[in-house]
Amino acid sequence: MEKETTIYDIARILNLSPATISRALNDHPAINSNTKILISSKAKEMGYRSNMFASNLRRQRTNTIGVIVPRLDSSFMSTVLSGMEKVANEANYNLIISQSLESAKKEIANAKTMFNSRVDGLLVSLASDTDNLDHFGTFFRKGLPLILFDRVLPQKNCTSIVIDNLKAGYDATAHLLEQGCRRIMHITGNTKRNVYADRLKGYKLALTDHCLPVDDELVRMTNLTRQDGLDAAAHIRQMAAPPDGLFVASDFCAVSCMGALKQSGFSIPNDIAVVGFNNDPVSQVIEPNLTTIHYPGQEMGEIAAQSLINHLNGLLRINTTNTILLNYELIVRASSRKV
Amino acid sequence: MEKETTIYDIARILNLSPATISRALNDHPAINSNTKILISSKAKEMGYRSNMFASNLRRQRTNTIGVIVPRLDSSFMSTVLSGMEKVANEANYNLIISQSLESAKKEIANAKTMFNSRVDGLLVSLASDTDNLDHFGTFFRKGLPLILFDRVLPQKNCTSIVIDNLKAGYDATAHLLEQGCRRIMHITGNTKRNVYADRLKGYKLALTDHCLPVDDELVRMTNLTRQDGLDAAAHIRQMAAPPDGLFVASDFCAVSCMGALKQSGFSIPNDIAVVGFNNDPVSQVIEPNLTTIHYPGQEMGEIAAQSLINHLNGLLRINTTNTILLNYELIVRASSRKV
DNA sequence: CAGAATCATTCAACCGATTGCATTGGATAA
DNA sequence: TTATCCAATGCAATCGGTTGAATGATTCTG
Repeated sequence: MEKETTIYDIARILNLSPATISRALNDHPAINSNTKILISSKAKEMGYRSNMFASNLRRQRTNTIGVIVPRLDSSFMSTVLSGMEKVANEANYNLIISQSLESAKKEIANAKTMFNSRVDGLLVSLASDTDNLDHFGTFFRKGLPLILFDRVLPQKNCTSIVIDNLKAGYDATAHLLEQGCRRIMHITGNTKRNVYADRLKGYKLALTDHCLPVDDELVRMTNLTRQDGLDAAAHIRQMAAPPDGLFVASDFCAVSCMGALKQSGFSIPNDIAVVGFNNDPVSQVIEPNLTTIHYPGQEMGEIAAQSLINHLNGLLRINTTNTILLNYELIVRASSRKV
Repeated sequence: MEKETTIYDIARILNLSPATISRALNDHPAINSNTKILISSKAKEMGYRSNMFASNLRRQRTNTIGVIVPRLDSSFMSTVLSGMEKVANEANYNLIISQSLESAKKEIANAKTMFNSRVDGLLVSLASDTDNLDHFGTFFRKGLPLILFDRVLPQKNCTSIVIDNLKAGYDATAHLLEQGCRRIMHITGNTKRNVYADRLKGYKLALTDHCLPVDDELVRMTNLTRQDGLDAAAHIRQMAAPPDGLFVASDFCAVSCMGALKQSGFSIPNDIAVVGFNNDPVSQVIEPNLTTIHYPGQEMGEIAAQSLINHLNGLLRINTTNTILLNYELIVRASSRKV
């Protein structure tokens, strides 16, 4: 166990005061630039590393950002996290990541843990059954910034980063209509969540715009799991008039549904054309490849982290910016392309 | 911005000294149990939360564990992390997670960041092209514990947590042989990594044990990406004598290969029986469902974290334990079951 | 050349919890 | 009654970096 070098060691050797060392290493304007060079080279030579704890204790901030996501094991979320990590890293922030596993209860516990870890701010994508933001009340009261991304809830003084899910849902549905579909089923998630509620609205709007009726029997609320996909397929099989188009709010669920449909003898896209959402890698594994909506996870993560950090550094007040909209893209593949 | 309650505030109100408050909250034996009850209830009432930074500064430890993994976006890794998070949480440790993206270079940078964040210990699964553990030298020199899991490299005074990949590779291959396969191809990853090298050894051993030759033309080293799966399928299509069995060291790659094979007219499992590895969710999406090796990610994460924490608490010296072997399971599904 | 302004550096008080050692007061032993 | 002991608590230094105010040195201004 070697001993750590402190600013006191450097001060002693250079015959300067610890205050000067500290200021020099933080590039404080009051320090002569030659002194700075001298100090920083000596620091490097001695293998000095700043003690975050002393620093955090004094400055009353942690340089740590908390992240709460529904789950880690989706390719979308991991690209988001990757973007956050990149930005945080460059800005010298740490990330503490936890997952709510789609449970509001666990999300509440996570929020509490984050609070006790004294994160400087929070980046959150909500669990599917979260109704309100009361569990973040401690953060609001202490003036700690909170940014919501992807799965958001309207909240004063709180930035949201999302795509236009309504428009994306509209585009997906309109695409199916253009392929000639006239009876389009929509499988979605918990409509407490904006992402699902808005996609559903878009779906309905597209139908209405094309002078088609909205049939509630064709809208299924599920948890978008593998099993939900199988159940949906089972249901379709026994329908008197099965749909000729299917818009599913998640690729993973779409894919399991497609598998079961194929097995029941449906031809895709000819009998049923399918569109998913999220551009999950499985969409390129399934045969036929799945048409889907792609949106930039990496970028969403980067922007979320950067906004929070800018706010923390006083460069941007997030309560003025309220919603940041990112672009998305409809990727047409074989599952919906009728020849 | 409310002010934080400190032990001084509690001390003042209860007319006790901060030292007593500190000891009581840490359940120190010298404090009267009634006093403890009094103090802890007052602390709760006042919304006290311990300042980790003051505590860490004084105790010279961070209660933080660093985790470096190749990538976050695999279902296996996220179950591992989930296990780690659970254990760490219960033991009052924080986790800092970073990904090497399979690059030794980024792994080196991550190790440095972890070191500067003063983690108390490190849990690592190696990038595919890491040759040595030199970048963890700073940790060894400072006596900071390091535990390797899943993708490991032999190292003195360093615990590894793995499954018996050789035996698993053997079992997968033997299963294909039992189904009647006689010409089994193996698609694997970078054999710098124990996981792939051992599975390959197991594959070869199974062939030898069944009096079959090991044909190097039937072993493909790849990066196990989607594209590698497609390439493998393209290669198989043009082989004079295509294999009748396929053992792929990763489900994701196996699945993309299967898709392409099916498209080329191969029937699975009749023409080619396929076995994957890892029990990724996609293995149950693909048709036919993929036979695979399942191993307990959650448990691996829990054991890794628990071992490290025990070591940090002086309950277990990890340099004495050297390798922990976990069980795995062959899950037989339709992709390899010949009728 | 006095006085002001500017620059570079130091002083010393923090931040909040921990901990070795000292102290207190009451019970027990001699 | 006094010495001894023990349980319970307090004192004060410490961890290492930050920062407002003070100091000293140098240059500028009229």
